[in-house]
Amino acid sequence: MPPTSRAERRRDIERRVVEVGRRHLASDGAAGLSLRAVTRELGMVSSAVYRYVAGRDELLTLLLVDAYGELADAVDEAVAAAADRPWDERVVVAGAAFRAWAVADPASYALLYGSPVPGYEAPAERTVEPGTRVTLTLLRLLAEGVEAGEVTPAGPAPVGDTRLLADLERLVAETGLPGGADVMGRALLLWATLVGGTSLEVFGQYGRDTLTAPGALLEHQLRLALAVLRAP
Amino acid sequence: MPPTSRAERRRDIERRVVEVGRRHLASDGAAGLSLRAVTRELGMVSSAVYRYVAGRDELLTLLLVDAYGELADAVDEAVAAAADRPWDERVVVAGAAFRAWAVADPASYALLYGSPVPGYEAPAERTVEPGTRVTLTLLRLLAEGVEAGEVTPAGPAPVGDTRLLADLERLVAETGLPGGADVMGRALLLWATLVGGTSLEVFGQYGRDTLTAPGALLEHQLRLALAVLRAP
DNA sequence: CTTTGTCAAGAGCAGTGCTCTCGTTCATGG
DNA sequence: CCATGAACGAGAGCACTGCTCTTGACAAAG
Repeated sequence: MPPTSRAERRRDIERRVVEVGRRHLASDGAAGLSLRAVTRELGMVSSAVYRYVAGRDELLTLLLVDAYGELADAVDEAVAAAADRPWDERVVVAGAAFRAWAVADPASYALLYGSPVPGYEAPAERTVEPGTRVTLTLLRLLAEGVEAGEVTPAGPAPVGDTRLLADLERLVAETGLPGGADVMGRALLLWATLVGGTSLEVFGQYGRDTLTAPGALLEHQLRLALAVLRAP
Repeated sequence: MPPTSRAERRRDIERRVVEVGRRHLASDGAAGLSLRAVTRELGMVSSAVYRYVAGRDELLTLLLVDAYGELADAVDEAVAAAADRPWDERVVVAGAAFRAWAVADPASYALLYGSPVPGYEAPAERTVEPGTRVTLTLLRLLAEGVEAGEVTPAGPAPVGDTRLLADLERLVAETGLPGGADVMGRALLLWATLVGGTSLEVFGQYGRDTLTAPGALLEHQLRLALAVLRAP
């Protein structure tokens, strides 16, 4: 009996493919991720990797799911570590963790919230659930704010469009957010602010040397968006 | 004397390279843009295109500058067409035009505000100026609001971090925005909301069928951000 | 008219994703 | 316990990419 069974070896190699792939993704970006290069580093010939991964797209999907999970873990961990602080400060903590993860691994962040890789469609059944974990965490924090009476039922700008109202009400029903469509509209402001501010920084749109404290800027933007949730 | 001189032919081909490149970019995305495919469509052999374009990166730069210009033109045009409306509604008009351009040409939008193409660094001297046109337009509208006394000097969340305060004050000095660092901080909320909301929609992060009126959502988000600029 | 420089074409290099075949090795069912 | 079938790694090969270099034809300028 060999020390490592066939099934064990297979699992081990599958794990290493993803691990090397993640390192290459971090250094070369999604478009530069080469299946051949990953295979070379594993000491195999180029065709052998197809025994473990259906193709480049599947490796990208694995890395995508991985990244969603890591990001959500980082956010949830930060929120849990601040459990004694009020809901709105925990939203800022969550956003700061979101940004910190993105800054630490820009290529993975780009895979999640940047331009979709052309010709590659993430399979919904494997990516939707891990992709919504962060938003669920944020919504849970907002729910605390609603139940504490600190989130106003109506914000400073009414939801005018009737179709938008229907969209928001459907989202409220789907997510179980306590509070109406107006609260959901302001929650989406928070979400857009978080993703927008992070993307602007990580993708270099603020300019090279214009900001010395980008983290503080994002927190400020989040506090402003939170003020809208507390304002009449 | 031939009907078309050598210089004329050259300019014509240079123009057509960019034109075909833009079409390929729109259909295949930045990563799928193939210089060989463009050259084929022009009826030339693959190596001939290097007489007109230094390489793939330069074609991407040309398309990038082009896209920045088109986007800024679309925004400026929409703002000019609403010259009779108040400054804050013109901000919404500008944002809606921004989004409409992005939805109409997602690949170009991704080139501007999505993940940076790995290994490709946009040459600053050719991209910074066209890239800041949209932000300058928005800042001009905000300046109107400040001078009309409708933008409050201090918003609902103070700028706490001192380094952030210095960053914002430098930006105020560089852009000549009437109003202090606090106004600039809220202006960056607006900018992050616009880019974030547009990216979330264009990059498919809202989910496939969750929104029937995405344009209305972005306008709502912008109105909420504008409320922060008018709020104490 | 001659020289100079531009041009398109072609061959070629190194790299990519992916497919197929071919012996070998392992696991398991008779 | 051993034979059969599945899994495996290696290699060759196809079509594609960006890019370089050389070659011969042509136009523009002296």
